[in-house]
Amino acid sequence: MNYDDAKNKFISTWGALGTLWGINKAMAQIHALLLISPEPLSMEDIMDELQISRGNTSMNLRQLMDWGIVFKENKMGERKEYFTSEKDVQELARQIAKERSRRELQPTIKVLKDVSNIDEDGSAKTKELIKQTKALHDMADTLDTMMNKVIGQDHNWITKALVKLIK
Amino acid sequence: MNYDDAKNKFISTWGALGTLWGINKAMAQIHALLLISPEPLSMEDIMDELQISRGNTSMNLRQLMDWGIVFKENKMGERKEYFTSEKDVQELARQIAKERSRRELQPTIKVLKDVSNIDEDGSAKTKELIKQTKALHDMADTLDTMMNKVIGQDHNWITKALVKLIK
DNA sequence: TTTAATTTTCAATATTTTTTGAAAGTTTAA
DNA sequence: TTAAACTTTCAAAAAATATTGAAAATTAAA
Repeated sequence: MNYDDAKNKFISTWGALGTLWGINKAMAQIHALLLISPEPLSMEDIMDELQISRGNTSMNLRQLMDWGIVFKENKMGERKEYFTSEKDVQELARQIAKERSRRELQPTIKVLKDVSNIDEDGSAKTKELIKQTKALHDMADTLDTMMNKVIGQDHNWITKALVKLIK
Repeated sequence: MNYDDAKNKFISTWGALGTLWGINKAMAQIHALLLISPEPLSMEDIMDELQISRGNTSMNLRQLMDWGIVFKENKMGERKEYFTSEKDVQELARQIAKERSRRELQPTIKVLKDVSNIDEDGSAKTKELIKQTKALHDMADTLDTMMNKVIGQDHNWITKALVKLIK
């Protein structure tokens, strides 16, 4: 496989995968492109490479910056803005874990807590609702604690966590 | 909050969350409904409760069965089919982890491996592509190993893993 | 200032995904 | 067998989501 094929394969795989964790194709592809680009890229560069419109590029770059995994950079003497991705994949994973906890897990935990706290009325359906949402709440809470623990760890946390798990 | 409000809140929250991990709203809602139902439900029951069509219900029930988290059940003397969800939330999490590894993580790992194995030609862009896809490959591989480890554990793995991580 | 370069916004459009519902298929009982 | 009960399939419609592109806004140099 040559460079261009490999690059395209990586970008489209990353794009397809993105939709599976809640970010859209263009956003994931822009991220993939920046991740493997040795130099910061301008909006024009990104539009050309991925064949997407200016508006699309602008909006998705903003979202990537909101996620904290893409940054603006300025080249001296140039007006144009350039963009780079977080290049350290472990830092990337930590940032994504952090954002997903904040955006999805924590709001869900809140709903589970509210729902599991309704009044017990003795009926089988109420019992079951309370029991199951309590169980989900406990699990989600444990997961969130684990994720936050992991976010605060040093860079080799994945490897270390693995070692602990399998020993 | 009364039972009906709590139930609806849970079902719609679960439905919204579903889209974030790659299953559609109806599928997630059917699952939520079955999870809190003390009795198995028929297709009619589900259609009525969620106000969705017969075709939709049929297709999504099939997918839930493919995921291994919903099962068909037969009541003696009745022709109609009834459905239940896996009720043990830890078993549910394990089943989902297993399927996600199989459907998403493993195919991605294969692509990353192929892409990171292209010939080094000395150029900066090729170097960067190889370096980054290798790093992603290593991380994805570690995650997959962790997930598979976890799948093979006993029912309290989440708690135990947490204890190990924070000690 | 004014102007030119660049980015952002957003209504309109295109695309993708989900849902419907009726016809076709299947299963079981009579 | 036939018929009734029930489920599945799938083309068409609806809904949701993503994308475009040009006008408006912003920025910085002249």
